[in-house]
Amino acid sequence: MAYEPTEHHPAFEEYSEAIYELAEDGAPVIQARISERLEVSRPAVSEMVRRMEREELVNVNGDGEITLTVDGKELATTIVRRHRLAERFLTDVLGLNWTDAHNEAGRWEHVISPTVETAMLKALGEPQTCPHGNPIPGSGYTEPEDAVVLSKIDAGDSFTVLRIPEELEWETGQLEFLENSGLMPGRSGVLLSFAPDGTATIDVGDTPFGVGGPTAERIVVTPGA
Amino acid sequence: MAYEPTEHHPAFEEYSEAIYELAEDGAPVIQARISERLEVSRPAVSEMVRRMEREELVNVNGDGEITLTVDGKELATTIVRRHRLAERFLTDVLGLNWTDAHNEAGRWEHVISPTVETAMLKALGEPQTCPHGNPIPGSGYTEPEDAVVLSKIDAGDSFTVLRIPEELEWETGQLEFLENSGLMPGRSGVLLSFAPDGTATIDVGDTPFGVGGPTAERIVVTPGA
DNA sequence: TTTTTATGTTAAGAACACTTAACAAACAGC
DNA sequence: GCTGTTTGTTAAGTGTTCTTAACATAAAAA
Repeated sequence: MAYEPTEHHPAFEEYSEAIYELAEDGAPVIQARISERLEVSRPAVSEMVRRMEREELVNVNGDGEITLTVDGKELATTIVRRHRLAERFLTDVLGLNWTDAHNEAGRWEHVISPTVETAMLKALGEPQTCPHGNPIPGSGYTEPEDAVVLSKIDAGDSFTVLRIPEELEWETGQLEFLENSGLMPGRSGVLLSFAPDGTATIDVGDTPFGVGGPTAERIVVTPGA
Repeated sequence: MAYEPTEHHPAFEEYSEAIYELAEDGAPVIQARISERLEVSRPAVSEMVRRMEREELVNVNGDGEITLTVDGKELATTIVRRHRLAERFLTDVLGLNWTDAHNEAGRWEHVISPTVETAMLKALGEPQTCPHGNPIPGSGYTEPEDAVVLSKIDAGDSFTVLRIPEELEWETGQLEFLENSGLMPGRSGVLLSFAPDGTATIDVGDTPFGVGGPTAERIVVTPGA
């Protein structure tokens, strides 16, 4: 008992992680985005950002853009690493589905100790990504040079799924849909067609299905089978 | 993110667990004991007990003795079950030592979901006790009828370790000492002698060593090898 | 019997993380 | 140029859990 996830307050971990992942997804890192991602009010974010600035975890530039300091990045990568490692563990060792693993990891990331982290890494054989393909910080993973988003593939061309960015994991039902559809890292498929509204129809083995434009613009793949 | 370990406040889980384990150890369940176990001030306990009474998780009788209600017991057994299951998992699957597993489980117990609980139980083959021999609530474990505390064994007689009660797990260094000494559930040994102050000298395989009177009065064993 | 110890309570206050309401400034669309 | 949206902030307040200080009472020890 007696919590001590790290030396930091739990909320700092959550905010650092959100900031890290927004940047990773290429989204502008401003308070409004954090507010949406964490589902807290804008004033709450405003206050937390001020406190994190005071604790030298973040910097805010003139345009309101938030960046992690060295300390902030260290905290963030620790939490993201534990989150993705936990997801890997929960799916590979305990057999959870993507959705359950994602939710569980969202809590586990705050309670995993360095000892357990090491033990999990070893038990899993030093994985480099989470089940959705996102890199585990510190694992040495490097994205293939030809990585592109699904929407950049030409109709008729084949592709191999690389990763489902964190951003999509937050949309309710999204992970469940993608997992059940078989759209998972490593799987190859063919982009059958594009609708005028950007919806892509793809075939990754079973029945072809459509993914909306915004989703297709985020899923990262490599061209070819 | 967004914590929701159960539907209860985290502190209620901690207090319920402490109350359950104090009763399990045969200690009087009063505020002062909870205060020591959780290392919080007496006023804090006073207030929490009042709140838990209002929420119908506990009852307090005229002598100040605290008992769990049906709801309180359900919450407590859930947390204790998750704690002991986590300990089992951390030692058996991830190879942690007793001390690390105990500390880690103290945090894990608040974040494990029913799904993970089920998966862990299955992965471990429905264990009935934690690594220290304490029963996992709901596992159907029943203590052998001839179970006695170590101090009740006669000098010269052999015994088999059954369990190290939760109370001892809280004394700093105790778990590490017992594990390193080889005094663990299932191990047989011989009680070599008693010192006037109650210290018992025992042999469980390696070098004989002494355990203090209060400790010997708590470790549960069965007579015979 | 007096004194000490153990126990519980009241009171006041603090840290943390959140809320809603109200407002100001910047920006985009028309 | 006005309008509506997006964004950030201030202000006031809430719930949770903790703290110390001070006090009352009951039980144990002297």
